[in-house]
Amino acid sequence: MPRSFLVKKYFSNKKPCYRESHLESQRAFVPESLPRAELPAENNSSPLTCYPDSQFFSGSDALPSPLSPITPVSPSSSPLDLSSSPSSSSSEEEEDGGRSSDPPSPDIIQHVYHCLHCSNSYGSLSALSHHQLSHFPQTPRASSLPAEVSARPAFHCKHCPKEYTSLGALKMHIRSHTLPCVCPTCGKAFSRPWLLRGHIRTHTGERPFACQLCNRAFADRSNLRAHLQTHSEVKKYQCGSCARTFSRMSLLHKHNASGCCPPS
DNA sequence: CTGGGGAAGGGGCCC
DNA sequence: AGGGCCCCTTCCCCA
Repeated sequence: MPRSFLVKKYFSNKKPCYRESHLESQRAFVPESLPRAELPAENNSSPLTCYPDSQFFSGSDALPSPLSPITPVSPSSSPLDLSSSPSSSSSEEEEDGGRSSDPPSPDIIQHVYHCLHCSNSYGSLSALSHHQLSHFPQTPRASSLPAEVSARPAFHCKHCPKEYTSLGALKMHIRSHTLPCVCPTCGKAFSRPWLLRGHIRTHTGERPFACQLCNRAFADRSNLRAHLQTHSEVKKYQCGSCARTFSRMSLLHKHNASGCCPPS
């Protein structure tokens, strides 16, 4: 992901799959009294159920509200598979810090200094510096250490191995773990209000983004943008070898993967 | 198999 | 600093 230069990725973070087929267990919790396809008009005016504070996660034993029937599940069945996170097994930690405007608790925001030569981490720069001398026994003076050894502060996510160079970026990321925005219709939870807003359109059928060329409408602006490419003779994404153009990068990737552009 | 649509995640920017 | 929006990207499903 080219734009995610702020995050240091240590592992292949395949996106969590929220497709319907993966939500069967969650769907089982949806009350029959809650229609999924429609929302009452009065609810449409303010359909968001985003809980930036601890309203529904106020305590370590707090359970999701009746409107948020998604209960914390085992890592293997969670939409956000946190099985790679050592802390994901403790359910009480799922409800703590990370709500949007809450100041992050110290146990969530860890200011950690990493050694670039081993996996050790330290809570202070001085401790790290002291440790790093062990990698260079012949050059104990800090000023003689290689330039890359200079430590940069890292904001660590408690729930996964990601680390960020800014606290704001980390806070934003943590929301993807805490999922404070809950759909009042189906209970599905999202990291940000506008994601929930887009999801609610799947219930209401609202499609505010219309194509001026074919009157087709979309619930998502990006999807409209991708659709507009289909009207274009020359599409945005071009194969470097055969000059074919594609409306989506994913189609170009598929095209390349199918062997049009074999590596020379 | 390919193209297109639907849904969603996430970082950056602006206010 | 935080929220909202923009934009890009990805994955899945279906025709």
